Amino acid sequence: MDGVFEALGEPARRQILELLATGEQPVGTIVAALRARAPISQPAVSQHLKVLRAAGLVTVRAEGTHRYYALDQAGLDAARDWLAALLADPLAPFAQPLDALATEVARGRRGHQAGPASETEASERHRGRSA
Amino acid sequence: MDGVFEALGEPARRQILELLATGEQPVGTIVAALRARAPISQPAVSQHLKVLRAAGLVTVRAEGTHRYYALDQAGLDAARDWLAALLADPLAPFAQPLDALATEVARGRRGHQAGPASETEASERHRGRSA
DNA sequence: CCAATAGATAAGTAGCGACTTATATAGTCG
DNA sequence: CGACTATATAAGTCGCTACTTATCTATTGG
Repeated sequence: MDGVFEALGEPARRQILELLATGEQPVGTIVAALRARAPISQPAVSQHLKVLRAAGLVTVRAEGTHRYYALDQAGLDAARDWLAALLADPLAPFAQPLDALATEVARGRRGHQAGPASETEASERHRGRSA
Repeated sequence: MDGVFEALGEPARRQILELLATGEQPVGTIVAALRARAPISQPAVSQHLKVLRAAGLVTVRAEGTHRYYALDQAGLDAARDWLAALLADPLAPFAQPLDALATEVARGRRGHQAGPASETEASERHRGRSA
């Protein structure tokens, strides 16, 4: 269930989710729906569905030669929870290494000028791209 | 306020939002925070902030030579609302041309095999990409 | 069993978007 | 005013990802 927001970042995939919000649909119907907006090939849709599935945003149910896709609460909940955490925020509720810094920084907020922000200065030539 | 989910699709930008959840921060602090995870240049961060601003996810407040970025409810609400609409779904609450089709399709759902999905078949050579 | 339909996978291409360095703008301080 | 800090913009490069066509697999019906 990885890459939820990456999956949501693509308009065509959001449109698929909107369609599935009306109930489960076979691929053919999804393709037809997307074509109402812009020309797209069946394989392209199949690939989008694969991404949505990997993100935990949809589930598949095979029935005969058809495959019915439906919304998956799991991914949607993950997205909703992340957004909720942003607003809730009683102080860095994110389980990230970022937290250490964020928490420290947070001490100096509210009406003050924040800390000196010591700018490690990228004197290193980070030319190497690996991420 | 466009491209909310596109903006959220980028990990670095989500990390920025997570940091801002702890309170408004100047750019320098944001840069430092991102560098705790991976090397990144200041202009790159500036560009991410621009995207977030365009999406209505953050606001800026200038104070002296510093620019304080903070979360913007507008964009976050837009995202939350879209997700909520997906699950609510008492029948296609999306204001999209898709609706016509979706609604029609929805009639045949629930345990039935959906309509014939007449596959307009992309016999046209949609090589031209403009969207 | 064979033809036909539904969908997924393979392989290649193109364009967008996230990065970089270099430079411009703005505000502060001596 | 001129140097310095903080941030934004310009311009160019490169990889990822969304697309394409071609093909494979699976299920059904005759």
